[in-house]
Amino acid sequence: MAVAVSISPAKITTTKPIIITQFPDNPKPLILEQCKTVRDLHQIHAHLIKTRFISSPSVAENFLESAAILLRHQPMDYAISVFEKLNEPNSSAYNIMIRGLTLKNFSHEAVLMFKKMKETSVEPDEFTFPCVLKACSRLRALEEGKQIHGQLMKLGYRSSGFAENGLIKMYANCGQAGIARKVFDEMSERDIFAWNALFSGYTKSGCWKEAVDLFHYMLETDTKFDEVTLVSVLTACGRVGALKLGEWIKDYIEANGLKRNPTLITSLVDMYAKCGHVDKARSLFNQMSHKDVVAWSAMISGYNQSNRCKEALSLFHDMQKANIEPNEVTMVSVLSSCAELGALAMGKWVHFYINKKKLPLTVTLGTALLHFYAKCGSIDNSIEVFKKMARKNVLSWSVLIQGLASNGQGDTALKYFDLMLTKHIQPNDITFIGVLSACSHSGLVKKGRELFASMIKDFDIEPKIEHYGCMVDMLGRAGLLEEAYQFIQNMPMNMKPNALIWRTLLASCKVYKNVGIGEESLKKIMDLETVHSGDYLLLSSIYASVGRLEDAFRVRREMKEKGVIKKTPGCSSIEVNGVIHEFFAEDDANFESEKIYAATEKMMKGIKLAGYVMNIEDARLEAEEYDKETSVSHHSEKLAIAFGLIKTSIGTPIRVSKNLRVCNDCHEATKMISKVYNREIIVRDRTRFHHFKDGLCSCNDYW
DNA sequence: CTAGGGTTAG
Repeated sequence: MAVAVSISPAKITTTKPIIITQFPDNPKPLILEQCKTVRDLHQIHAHLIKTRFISSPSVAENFLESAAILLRHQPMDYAISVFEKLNEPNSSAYNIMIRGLTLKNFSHEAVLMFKKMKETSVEPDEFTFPCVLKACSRLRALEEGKQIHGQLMKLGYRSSGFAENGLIKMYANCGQAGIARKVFDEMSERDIFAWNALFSGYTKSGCWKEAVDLFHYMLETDTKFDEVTLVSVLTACGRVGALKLGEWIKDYIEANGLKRNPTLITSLVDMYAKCGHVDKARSLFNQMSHKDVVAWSAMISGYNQSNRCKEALSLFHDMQKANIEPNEVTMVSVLSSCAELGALAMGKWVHFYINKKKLPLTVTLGTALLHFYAKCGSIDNSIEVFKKMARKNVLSWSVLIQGLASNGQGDTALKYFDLMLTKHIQPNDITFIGVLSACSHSGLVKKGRELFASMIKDFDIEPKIEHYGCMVDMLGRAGLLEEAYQFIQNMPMNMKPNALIWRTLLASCKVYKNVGIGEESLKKIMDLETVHSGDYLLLSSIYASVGRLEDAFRVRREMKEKGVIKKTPGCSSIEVNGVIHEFFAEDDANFESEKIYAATEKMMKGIKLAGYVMNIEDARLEAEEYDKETSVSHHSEKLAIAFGLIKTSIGTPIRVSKNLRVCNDCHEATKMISKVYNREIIVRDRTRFHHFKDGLCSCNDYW
């Protein structure tokens, strides 16, 4: 059929008039070529109506396809109106609509279209299923997906494999890796897409080990894989620490010339970083010629997860110099590093940037932000962020509760816990770490015991070793050492107390000068693992505090003779003008060390004049030993505070973060410094915050 | 006429 067509140029406002001289049987290529706008489509439509070609099903269908799919960036309104005018649309027409709706992200409407198809008794064909399954996959509509699976089985379109691949993807996206695997296993032939769909399911459901195993199986059976497979497998390798397989893949990539695929190299960077080889990751990252936001984010996250937070922030600065815009994922790692370092100014800038760039405040980003504020002692800002978050999950609540607990607001923490329950958010084991430490830091022993019991009884949460640790900490801090000891003895058979539990008790013994339980705790630590120098030092201080200096020295001698592992060196950091400065006890690596020691001496003299007396026991031990490690006046937080005093203007609060628990002497000294120098001093130690002001501390000397 | 990938909080 050939028809001459001419369209009056007067009606056309687009730059190029459409001249159709011959109307072909299949107008699709023509429409594809000429139709750039809805307006063009209108003209064709008018023509088809005028010539009554629209009544031919094949022409109508082709036209519908043009409206639904070819004009990719137009909304579906027009296609819908065309579709609705069809009398008795067949499955192909429905397929076009479902495909178009899915393509343009109207997944919900696509599923509704499929339902309508069923209601009007139009039988779906083999082309229907992949499209509607894709829509279900996007929506994570597991129920609908299962129904479609049922129909598919009944109709038996199983030959092509397209539908099964769709099913695997759908189940994968709905977090049902197990069902996805079943579909996969039942397929008679599996192409690379089926394999990759299953891998992606494992990735989305966090089934890392399964992914690694599946890839081993692929290798054993000599099954072909591609670069997409390798990306998934490398991600899994990182999560389970499968370095050997990861390196095998790296060699494969090099041997097969795949190094130019940036996504693949990014996965490699991620794999090395997560397996603890950050420097290897960095050298691969450096070799990448095109680094996108994901590559940068992966590397920053690598530093962050390896506890190399200063390098994470420094790389973030490089990223900005390279003019790569960070996204919300980048910011999660950056905030996490800021939190770890106590980099308040830097994190505040990130918060500002998030607002300015209108980055979506996802649950993850919101939680990272409130965690950051809580870790910097700005708990009011945490609460503010929490309230602004449109969506929160159990972790957001738990982080807030933990934050309130460590900032000494145990009562508020428990209030949020109650609020959480009224909102029917199911608490988990992490929530209870927060709740129990709230009780611990605020001395709410009775409440803590109740909650621990309730955790098992009412919430059916199996306490982990960490929860037992919280209880020991709580009882120990409250001076109930005997009860804490009994509590450990009565731990269930399958929950053997670890060294950390006994260290917690040992630390409490130092506070309450309990020699007997202290000695017992050290023995238990020795039975379990290599003793750290810190353990010996604690027992030595306990002896000294009750006047048993001979024993105190004996323990120290033993420590030296045995050549024990050194404890984690004390490290304190302070942010001045956006730069993080780190101090170690007796640190002379710092380029300004002389000035800092002078400032520290001056500061210590200043508080001595005001009546501060150095902790006698510790000072005596020190005087007789000249033990550098324990030199009380050069504890890292004193150096950091002295640095803060000389580097910031009068009246500015000083914020210091340290990696260990603050010692008695530093605590007393800092109280005095806050009074004498009229400064607010906020010290974050390993477990909580101390807000010092006017000679007092927010922890009420209870920590 | 149908189908595929990476980075994320305690």
